[in-house]
Amino acid sequence: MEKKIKARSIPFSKTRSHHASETAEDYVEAVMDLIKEQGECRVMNLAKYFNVSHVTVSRTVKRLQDENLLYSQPYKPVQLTAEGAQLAKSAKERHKIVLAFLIRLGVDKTSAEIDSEGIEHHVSTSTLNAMKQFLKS
Amino acid sequence: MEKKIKARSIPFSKTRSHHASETAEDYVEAVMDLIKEQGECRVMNLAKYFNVSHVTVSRTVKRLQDENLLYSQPYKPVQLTAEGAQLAKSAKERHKIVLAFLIRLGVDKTSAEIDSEGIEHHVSTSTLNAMKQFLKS
DNA sequence: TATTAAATGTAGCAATGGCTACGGTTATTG
DNA sequence: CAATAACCGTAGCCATTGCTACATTTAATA
Repeated sequence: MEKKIKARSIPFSKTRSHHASETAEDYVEAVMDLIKEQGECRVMNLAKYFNVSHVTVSRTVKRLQDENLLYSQPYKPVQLTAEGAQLAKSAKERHKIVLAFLIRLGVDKTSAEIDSEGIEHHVSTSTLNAMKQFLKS
Repeated sequence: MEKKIKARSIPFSKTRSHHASETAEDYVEAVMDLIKEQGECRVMNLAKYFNVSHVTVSRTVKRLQDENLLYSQPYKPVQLTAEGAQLAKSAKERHKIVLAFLIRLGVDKTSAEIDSEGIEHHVSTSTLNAMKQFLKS
């Protein structure tokens, strides 16, 4: 009579570490954007961008520096490492596709911008390809 | 010369609390599923479902009980409150739409199931409506 | 240049979500 | 019914991401 329980290990695998990866992608993407828009990226820029305190940013930047994604010295701008730039590039690419896809689907620009920020971290290659295909049609 | 930084307060608003809400939705949805499939929902069922230890489940159930979404007594099954059942119902509805949408888009079933779990928490009413519209066409 | 303002860092607290280890309850079964 | 297994709770650890308060460094300006 015992029924098996399907483990959702893949979709839910280790929520905490997954969230940390999302943060990493958000940060490198933001750093790339801010450098492009402002010439450099300061801790305060990121704090305003994410609407959090500079303390939160400072600590996260330190973590991402340990992970070889960002580089910074005390009181200096935040920079991308080669690895960070690579991650930012692919995250940005995925983000752009999701955003374009939502708009093409008929979602208003504001909602599309908000939703794409959240959705981009949960889009597999398979789904991304389907979105690309839809955009081509 | 100073350029304004667009605050991404809406998409990124308070990541931590947003994650807590996602967890709440995942849990009530899982409890509803497991009750339907097994007759009752035990802590161990949720642990297997989410692939985490029973300790993590136990603590989260306690939190959601404080938030009036779940109800349970020591060593007893986990139940949904009226509020929890309502949240589960709407989460499940959204989930079903996102899943159907992805499949309709051409995503393989496995990827669609995985991605829909993550995407469902980031879909606004506007995007959900666009998905519904697409499914009707 | 001296003062003030802005930016950044550090200390330390809370909430959330992982874990192991251990102990108590409940159910199963020999 | 006694022993074992399964389930569940508690204690206590860590990591991540929020915060305020305070110290320090850098930049702007009087």
